[in-house]
Amino acid sequence: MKVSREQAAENRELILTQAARLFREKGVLGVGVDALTEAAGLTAGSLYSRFGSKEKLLAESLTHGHALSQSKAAGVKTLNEAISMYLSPAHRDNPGSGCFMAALGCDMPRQSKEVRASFTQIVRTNVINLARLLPIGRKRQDEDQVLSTIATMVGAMVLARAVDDPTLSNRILTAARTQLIEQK
Amino acid sequence: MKVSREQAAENRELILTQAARLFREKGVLGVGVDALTEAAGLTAGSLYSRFGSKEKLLAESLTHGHALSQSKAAGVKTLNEAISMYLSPAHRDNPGSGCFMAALGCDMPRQSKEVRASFTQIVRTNVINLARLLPIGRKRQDEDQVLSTIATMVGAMVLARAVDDPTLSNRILTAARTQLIEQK
DNA sequence: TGTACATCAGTGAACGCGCGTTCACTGATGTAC
DNA sequence: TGTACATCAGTGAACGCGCGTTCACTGATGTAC
Repeated sequence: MKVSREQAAENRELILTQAARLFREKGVLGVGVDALTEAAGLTAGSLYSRFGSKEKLLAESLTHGHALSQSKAAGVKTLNEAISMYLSPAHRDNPGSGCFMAALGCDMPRQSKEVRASFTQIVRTNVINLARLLPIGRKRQDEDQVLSTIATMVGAMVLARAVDDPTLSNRILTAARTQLIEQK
Repeated sequence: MKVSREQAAENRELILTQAARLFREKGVLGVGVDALTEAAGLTAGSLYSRFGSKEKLLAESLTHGHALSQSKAAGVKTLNEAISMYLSPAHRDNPGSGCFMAALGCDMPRQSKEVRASFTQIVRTNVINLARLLPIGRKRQDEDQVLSTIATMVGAMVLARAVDDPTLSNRILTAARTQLIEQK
């Protein structure tokens, strides 16, 4: 049945938030439309009147989730702080609320144009945000420097989550952190 | 019907090779047992008498595929050569014959004990192989250095494959290559 | 303010499909004599 | 060397299940008068 405008807006917000979490936790193919809508207290059919398809919900949840994390990132004042937060055990152990690049990067080559466009926007925004934390320099070199830094962060997080040995996992995080913080 | 010992060995080899390719191209959930066995000219049922389950085939195909790439890696004589080969457009555009860590890393947190053990072994072997290419130094520091280098390589490959803009994709590869080759 | 009714967010049952897995069976292989 | 037969790699049909999606319908909302 019809719900109030406020309720509809809340429902939309909730399904986008839950979808962003579930996709990061279980992967694009690891979560179905039943689970996605149920997490927001709705039924599967509602996804189609609201978003059109599972794939379009994915694209919107990437954009929405990234917008949310932007406000969180605004409080970070130095590059070292950003690196330390990113390469922490807390981030590794909570993919559902963490980096989209590390959680879903491997799935992107097989996604639709819209989904990949949303993802690419996330990469670009992250580059710009981190480059801002660099001591004033030349934009192009700063961004190339940051691209390499982000690659190290993402790769370290992917591997730290992937291996089954906690000691090796911690060593990966520490090695990348040391490398990135020393290098300046 | 029964086949000769030689034919059976060939079939086993073929299904492991094709599985390693298909898993890297389509992801763990993106390929089904029909596609896996059909690629080797067999029927789905045969997978179960040979390997027990899709998941056990994945574990074995990781180990088998990695063993094959070891012989290829033996010809690489310097770290810079390894880095340049890895961070090439050719590698980016051919995930099916490329690095398991970059292709399947994001899927690993959700895999069984056996699969993650196979994957972890791949990571360890890669670390040891790259550390060998370093000028003789202290083992522990060399390996930590290599862990960070591998993180950069894997992260750059994941992102270069993920973004939908070829210019940005190339820039990611180049930035990581420049960083890793300059740094020594 | 009160009533009639058009709107539309969300429901729920149904769809065809491909998934991973099981199992009774087949028939060429390769061993035993 | 020739024959009888046990072995077993692979077949193919069937299983229940959950997938993504469709659509006729519901009924509270919120507008028009």
